[in-house]
Amino acid sequence: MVPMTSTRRRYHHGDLANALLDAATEMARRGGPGAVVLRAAARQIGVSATAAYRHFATRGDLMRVVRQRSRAALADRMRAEVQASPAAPEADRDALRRWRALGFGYLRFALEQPGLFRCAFCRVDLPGELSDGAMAASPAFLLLSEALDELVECGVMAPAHRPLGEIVTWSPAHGLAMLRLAGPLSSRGGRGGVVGLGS
Amino acid sequence: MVPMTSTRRRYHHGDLANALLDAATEMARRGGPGAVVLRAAARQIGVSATAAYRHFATRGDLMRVVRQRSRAALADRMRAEVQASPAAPEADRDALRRWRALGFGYLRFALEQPGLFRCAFCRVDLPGELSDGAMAASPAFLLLSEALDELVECGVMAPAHRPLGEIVTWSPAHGLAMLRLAGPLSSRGGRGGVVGLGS
DNA sequence: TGTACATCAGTGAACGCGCGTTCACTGATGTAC
DNA sequence: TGTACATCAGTGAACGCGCGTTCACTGATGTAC
Repeated sequence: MVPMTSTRRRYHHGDLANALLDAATEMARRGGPGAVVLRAAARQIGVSATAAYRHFATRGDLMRVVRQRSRAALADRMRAEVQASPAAPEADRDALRRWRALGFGYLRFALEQPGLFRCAFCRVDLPGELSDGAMAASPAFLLLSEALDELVECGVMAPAHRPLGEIVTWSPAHGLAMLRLAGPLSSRGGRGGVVGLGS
Repeated sequence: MVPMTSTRRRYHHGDLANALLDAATEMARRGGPGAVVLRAAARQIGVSATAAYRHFATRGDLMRVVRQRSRAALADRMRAEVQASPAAPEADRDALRRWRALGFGYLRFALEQPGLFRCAFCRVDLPGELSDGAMAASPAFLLLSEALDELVECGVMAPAHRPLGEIVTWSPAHGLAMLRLAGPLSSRGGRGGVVGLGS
């Protein structure tokens, strides 16, 4: 690691990979997956575009890490919402509360960080839009799965309903997020609030 | 209108605007909004790219019509699903049936025509992804609204629930479509079927 | 029925853009002796 | 502690690509007289 003693530009950056990721993530935050431009990221850091290729074999590799970061940020937001909501004394009500909080966190992230939200679900290979599967490994998915398991354990959810739990609960949240975010219904109701869900 | 008597290329195409739209729609069908390329459409028809500008001031104008067509196709699919499902004798059950059929049609369209589905909700100005509002004017939205009104009239839905009806019913359908279509859960279950919803 | 001419719908060449990526290279770093 | 040298992490110029769009133009059409 190079000491940060001088403000003069050094030949070696020291942590270019992370600097590129930060720049790329910022672009993603502002404009979604399509806004992530390798050359622009390098330019912004003050480094030649070629230098990026020391750290990422291709733009796709860069995007993949941005997507991973977006997914992590989404999961963080969901966890934060759970932390922020007051615990209930009864186990079953508390499991329900955590499950609900995850949903709110999901929606809030979609509204607060639309660019990253879209990145979290973008596909990186085809220049298209929405992602290839394999999201089951996403932290958000795991959080949801755990919450659903707890609902079953506490007797709130019938075990027979468990198998489709992720789909049944994720779909409305995702749909609402998309529609509110940038979709058909985005002109209805005010900005920022999660319409029709209280809170 | 020019008669189509000769197979030789004529200087005037006769219906270039529609030919361009057909080509653009086919591109959209295969690759979503990003796959619509004005030059390629002209090339495919065998006409100079410049000729397109006689009919569309800009690529955005072309895209807007493609989006409109996509939305119309979506609404057609929903209507077809209603037509295809057997009517119920009781008015209330029949209203419910029509409402459900609209949802199935929506999902089926998303699975059968993912490219057009994405176009139906794409934004055309920013080269981004999801659409600007104003979808309330979309035929699909009107179909849904009517179906909900009927549910209220038949006493199936409480009038108090009506105001959020579109959001509450559209969200899960849209979310499920997105997740199944190209999203997090697309690897679960088989292709083509609408998982967990019978039929 | 013929003809002049405005208008419409094409043409081909070119521009400028920004991208991802490759090339041959050079400056800085750190390790073996 | 000094030095040789392999390796790492940068450089700048360039390539090829395909796009949307504009320019000055020309061929075809249809209408007024």
